[in-house]
Amino acid sequence: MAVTIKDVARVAGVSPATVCRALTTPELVRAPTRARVVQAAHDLGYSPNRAARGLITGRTGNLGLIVPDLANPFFPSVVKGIQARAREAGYTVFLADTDEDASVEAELVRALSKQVDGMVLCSPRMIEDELRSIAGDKPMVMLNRRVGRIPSVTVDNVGGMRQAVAHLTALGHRRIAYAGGPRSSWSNRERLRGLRAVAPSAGVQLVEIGNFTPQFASGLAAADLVLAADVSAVIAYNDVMALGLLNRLRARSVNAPTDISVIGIDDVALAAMIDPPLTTVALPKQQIGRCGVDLLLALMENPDRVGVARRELDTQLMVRGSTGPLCRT
Amino acid sequence: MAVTIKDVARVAGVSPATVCRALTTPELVRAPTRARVVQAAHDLGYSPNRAARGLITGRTGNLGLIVPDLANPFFPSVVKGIQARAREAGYTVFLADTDEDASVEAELVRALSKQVDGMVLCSPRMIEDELRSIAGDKPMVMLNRRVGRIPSVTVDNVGGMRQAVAHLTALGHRRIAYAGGPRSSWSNRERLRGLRAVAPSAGVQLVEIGNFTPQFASGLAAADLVLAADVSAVIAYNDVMALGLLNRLRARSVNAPTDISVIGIDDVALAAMIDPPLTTVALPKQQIGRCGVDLLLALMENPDRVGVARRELDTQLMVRGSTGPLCRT
DNA sequence: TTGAAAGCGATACCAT
DNA sequence: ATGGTATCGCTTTCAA
Repeated sequence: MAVTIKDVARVAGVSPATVCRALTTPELVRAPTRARVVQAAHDLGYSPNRAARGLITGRTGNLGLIVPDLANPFFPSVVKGIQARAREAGYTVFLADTDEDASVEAELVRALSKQVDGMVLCSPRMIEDELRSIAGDKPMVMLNRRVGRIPSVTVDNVGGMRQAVAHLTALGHRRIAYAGGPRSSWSNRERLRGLRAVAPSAGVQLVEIGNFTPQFASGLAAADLVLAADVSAVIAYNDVMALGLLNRLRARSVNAPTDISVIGIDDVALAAMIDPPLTTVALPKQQIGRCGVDLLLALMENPDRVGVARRELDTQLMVRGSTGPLCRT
Repeated sequence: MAVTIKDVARVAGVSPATVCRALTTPELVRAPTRARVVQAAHDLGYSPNRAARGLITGRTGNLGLIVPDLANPFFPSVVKGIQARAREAGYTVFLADTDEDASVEAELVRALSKQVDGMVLCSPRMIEDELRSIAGDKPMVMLNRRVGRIPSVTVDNVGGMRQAVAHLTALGHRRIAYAGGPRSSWSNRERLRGLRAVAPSAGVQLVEIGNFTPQFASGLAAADLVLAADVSAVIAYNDVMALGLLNRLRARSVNAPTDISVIGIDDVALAAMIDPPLTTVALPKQQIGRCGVDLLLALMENPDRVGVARRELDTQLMVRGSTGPLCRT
C-alpha cells in the first residue's frame, strides 16, 4: 500500500490537515512544524495522490493530446514540443492516436476530457459541428486548423506558399503544379488558397493536380500526373508526398533539380537527409506544440477569453537541392 | 459541472448504488431497473469519473509510457502499437519523452508510477541498479532491453545480424564494417555480440568502426572511417545512421550498391522511400509495442510471475537496393 | 433486488 | 497556527 497523508501526519505528530498545508501552503505553517512534516514526508517517501487531489480541487494536472497519425513524421515533432512544454509546467500528458479516423477522434475527446484539465487537438479531422459541441466542456486548443472561435495555433500557410512561388519564379518557372492533400484538410485549403492568390500576380500558371492522402504512395501516383501536366515545377502538400514524387519522377528519368523542381512542406528531418535534399517550406513543429500548450495554460487560468486566443506562426522556405533554375530546352 | 452518478440516480429514480451496479455489474440489477438507469445515463451523457473510481478500486485505467526520443522515427511506431493495444484494452496512456536523459527518465518513472497501473519503458537509458530499485513499485515491462528479472520484450538482434552477414557473404563480401550505436545501448551490445559470433564461421572479417549516437550526423562521420577501413560493406546500428553513411559516401563518389553495400537496422518507413532503397533488418516495431502492453496486462493480473515474463520477437532482413554483389576491381 | 452508509486520499472551510 | 470535519465521485459492504 502506498503511503498516505495520514501516515505522514502520524509520524510527524500532527493532523492530516497540517501536513497538507505544510506541503502546499508552507507559509501558513510554523517553521518547526513544517520541518517535522517535510522530514516525515521525505522519510516515508510520500507523494500526494493526484487523483484524490483532483477529486476535490477539480484539477487533474493532466493534459490530453490527440493526434491523427504518429506514423506521419510531422506529428512526433509536434508531440515532442507539447510534451516538453507540459512537463515544464508540471503537467503530464495523455496521448491518443486516432489513425485518421474522425469517429475515433470524437470518442477519444469525450473519454479523455474527464481526466484532463485541457486538451490539444492536433490537426483535428472532426467536422465543425461535432467539434463545437464537445468544445464547450473543457478548455481546448486546436493545432493546424481554425474553426469558429475555438482557440488555435496555426502557421502562415499563405506566406509559405508565397515564398515557394517567389523562389520558383525567380528561378524562371512559369507553370507550377500543386499536388494537393486531403480535401478535408484545413491546411490543404489554406495552401491552395495561398497559391491561387499568389500565382496570378507572380505571373505563373497554377495547375492543380488533385487531392491525395498525405502519403508516400500518393506522391508516386501524383508524379505521373505531374509529368502529363507539362510543368517545370511542383509543390507537394507535404514532404512525404514530395519524396514519393521525387522517387517516381526519377524512375521515369526525370531528375530534380535539372529536369524539374520539387518543393515539399513541413521540413521533416529526412528532407535534409536525402539526395538531393528537399527544398521545403519549414513549419516550426515543436514550437507549434509548445505554443499550443502555452495557449491552453493561459485559457485554463482565464477561461473567458476563449474567443480571442489565436496564434499564427511563421513559415520559412528552406532552399535546398531539389529546386534549381529552369532549363530551357 | 459534469454529470455525476447522483444525477443519473435522481433521473432514474434509484439510488447511486444501483446506478453503479447497473453500469458495472448489470447481472445484479433487475432488467427494467437497469434499463431505466442506462437510459438516464445515456440521456445525461454520463460517464464515470475514473479518478474517483480509481481512488476506491486502486486501479487507474492508465498506463505509463516512456520513450527516449520521439524524433527518432523508430519510436513513434512503437508508441503507436502501444497506444493502439492499450486503447483496445480500455486503457489510456501517459506519454513522456526523456530526450535521451537517464536522470529525467528516473524522475518521470517515479512521477508517473503514482498515476498508472503499469509502465512501459522503451529502450530505457537508466542504469540497472536504479531501474531495479524503481521496478518494485508498479508492474513494468522494458522494451529493447533485458535487465535482471524485469519483464521485457526484445527482438532477435543476433538472428538479424546473422541474416545480414549471410546476405553480404552470399554477395561475395569478406570484409564488413560495423558502425556501432551508443556504448550504453543494450541493443548495440547485442548486435555487436551477434556480429562477433557470426563473422568467423562465415569467413568474414569484422571491422568495428566505433560507437556513435544513433543519428544522421553520426552516419556522416562514420562514412569517412568506413572508407579508410577498406571494407566492401557496412552495417549500421540503425537506419538513420545508414542514411548518413549513404549520404556522405555518395558525396565522396562512393555509391551503393555498386561501390559499397550498406545495411541498416529498424526498417523505418523512409528506408523504402529513398533511392536506392535501403536494405535493412526490419524490427516488428508496432508489434513490440502491442506485445509490451500484452505482457503488462498479464502481469497486472498476475503480479507473481514477473520473473518469467519475457518475449523475443523475430527480425527480418529486407533486401533492397543498397546492397549488391561485390565488384572485384 | 435495492438502499444506506462507510470509506478511498486529499483539500478547504470553520473553529479553536 | 493547528485540528476537526465535510466533501469530491464512486464503489462496496451490510441490511433490509
